[in-house]
Amino acid sequence: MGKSLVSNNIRLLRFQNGEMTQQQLADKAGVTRQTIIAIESAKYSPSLELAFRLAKAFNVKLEDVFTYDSEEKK
Amino acid sequence: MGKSLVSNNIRLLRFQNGEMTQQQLADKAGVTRQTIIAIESAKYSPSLELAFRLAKAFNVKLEDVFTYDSEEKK
DNA sequence: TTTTTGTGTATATTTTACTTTACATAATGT
DNA sequence: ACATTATGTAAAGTAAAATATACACAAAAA
Repeated sequence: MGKSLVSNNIRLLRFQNGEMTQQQLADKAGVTRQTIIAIESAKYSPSLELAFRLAKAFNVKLEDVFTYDSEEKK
Repeated sequence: MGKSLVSNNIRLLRFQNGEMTQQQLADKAGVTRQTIIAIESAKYSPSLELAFRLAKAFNVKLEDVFTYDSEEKK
């Protein structure tokens, strides 16, 4: 059931941080560029650890990078 | 490269929330009790999605459940 | 004593995150 | 024209998260 309810603004944050490239972010977070691409395009959501590392790479809080679009009350 | 840098206070939160059992939390978060045990005892850290769902189960923010013990500056 | 409830351990399996490698393309620079 | 840089796609493999099932044990309840 269901599409991922987690969305992110990695792309925005990259460009807000001096046009940081995917490769630079990957290096900072300690993953490959493929992983950044997959997460940025929401192909899947990262592990909690990686989410924390990505937030740290931007010097922001985790919830400034990833948001949980919880189910709307009907 | 190392041990998980993510810690949690699920056990504390369970008991702060009316002695919520592992099974009740598992049901709320939509996972099995085994998963709760594994995460609570830090055998591994959850997916980002599950982390969000667990926070929601306690009605707190993700970072009130999980904290990232980032590397200490030497 | 027997049953139920909550917690813990163990192992096998499925699913998903992540890696690695390779190739494609548009944009920039020489 | 050629090289470089940044992004994207795809496929095959490894690693880790999550499930399912089973068994064990202590505490409380009947």
